[in-house]
Amino acid sequence: MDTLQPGPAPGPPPCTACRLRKAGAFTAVSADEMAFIESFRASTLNRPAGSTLMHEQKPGGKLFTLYAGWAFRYKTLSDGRRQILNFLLPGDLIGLQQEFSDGAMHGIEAVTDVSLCVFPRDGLWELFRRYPNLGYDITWLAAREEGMVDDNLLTAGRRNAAERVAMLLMHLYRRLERLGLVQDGSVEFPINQQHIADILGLSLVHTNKTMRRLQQLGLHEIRNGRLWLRNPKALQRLADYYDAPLRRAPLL
Amino acid sequence: MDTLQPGPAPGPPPCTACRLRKAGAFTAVSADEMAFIESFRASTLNRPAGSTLMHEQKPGGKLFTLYAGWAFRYKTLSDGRRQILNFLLPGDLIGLQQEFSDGAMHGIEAVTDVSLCVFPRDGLWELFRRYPNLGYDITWLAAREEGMVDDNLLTAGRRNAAERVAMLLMHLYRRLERLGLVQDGSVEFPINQQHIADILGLSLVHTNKTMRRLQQLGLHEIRNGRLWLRNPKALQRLADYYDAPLRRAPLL
DNA sequence: CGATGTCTTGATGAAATTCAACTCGAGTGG
DNA sequence: CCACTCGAGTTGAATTTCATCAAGACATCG
Repeated sequence: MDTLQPGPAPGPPPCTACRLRKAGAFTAVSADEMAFIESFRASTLNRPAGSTLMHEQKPGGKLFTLYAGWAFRYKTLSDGRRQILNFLLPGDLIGLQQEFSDGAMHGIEAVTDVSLCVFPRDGLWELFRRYPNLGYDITWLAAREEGMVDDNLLTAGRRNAAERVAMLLMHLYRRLERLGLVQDGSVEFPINQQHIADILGLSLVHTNKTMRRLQQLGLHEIRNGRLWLRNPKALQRLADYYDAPLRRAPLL
Repeated sequence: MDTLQPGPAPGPPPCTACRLRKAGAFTAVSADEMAFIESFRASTLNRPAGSTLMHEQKPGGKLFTLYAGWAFRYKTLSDGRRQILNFLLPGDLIGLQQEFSDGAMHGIEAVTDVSLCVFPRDGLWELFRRYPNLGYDITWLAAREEGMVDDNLLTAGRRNAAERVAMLLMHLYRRLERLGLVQDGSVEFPINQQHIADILGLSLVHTNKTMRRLQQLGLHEIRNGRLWLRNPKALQRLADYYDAPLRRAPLL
């Protein structure tokens, strides 16, 4: 039902005016490459919060760059149990694996209203051929995303509930910080406790109790859709989180 | 201590005589590309079971293709809890993420004696430039590995102990089958219960009890380092595993 | 104002961890 | 050749963590 109608907000501007590139979180590209990316971009698109950007079963689908908003990749078991694999933030490339991977697919859903840059999947090969740098960049992005899933697997497999929550808060805060999205010591935080339970591999109730406890201990605060890290040191210690400074990422 | 001495067994042969390519599990390459891969390959290497192929902390490291044997990628928390991220089987490319990903690294350890084809990491860029197909292939491999980690995250996050074991057995059996390594209805199975606990996110004791139960129910049998799936249907149902036929993978 | 979504809390039970032994075979050194 | 150790697998019991069930609070929204 939410598959066709255009979204409400204004879409991304031309690449040369890209808000993301100006923010300094991404690597520079040559004028040549920039022109190619602009021409490679088939269209732009806005989709409302909650819509499915990519279906878990159907292959194909487009290739996107998330320009604004939050989304997540997920998998579900046939009885409905859902695991979120990772969150997608502005600048992330979406839908690359659908092209390649064996086995079952994953779905992608928008958390907030999102705007997207759309690329034709069958142009990917031409991109590799004509602009090897960009091909290299795409591999970079794929490897980085795998690194994030690696971290989430360590979290789900080996950390207890409090450690998991602490890890997630640190991780998201740092990523948003890298994107320049910290304002007045807090970041926008549009996900609810069900999302958090689903990425951490916990039940909703247990997630709630754990977060309540951490908040009451003064480690963090979530209010009005924003997140404050009230005691980042303690969160970091609890999560056993190590702050490798995030590098600039490529941006398609 | 196990960093320098050469291993015992004979290493991989020239690429033109590669045992893996002949097995039919991998995509064909042109004579041109084959020659490049051969020249790109800096050396071959054998390492004994249990040795560390890549350190969890140190960056750098080489790029390998696993030619024979089993290995695994892992991460550990500072108090020693270990999570295996995925198992590496012949044909898998090793060490790609070290080049790219932010954040903490992962380690790689050999389960059995292994033999490896070694590629210089700084030649990767030239590969992308001169042979875009191969660059594309590398992205393919990265995306496929991410898909495997995705599956493992779903397993660790949402399946119970019995389902996790069933999933792992199906998954590994199918991969080995794809490589043509099934003999007399069984496959070599060199990992121990600690490895299994470490990839499934379970304790050793609980893993043992769960596997014992499944074995006694006649679902599988592990004996003398080999694995039989005695009731694949039941395992598949238990794991909620869907058998997307594995495609041919690229091979570097 | 009723309906809905999200957050919250307590009670109960199931699942998994931890602790502690014990078995069995494969070395290994006296 | 025989203790002895060591790694891997096995098992029972006690304990902890987490899931499930049930219900209520609160805000938003048509």
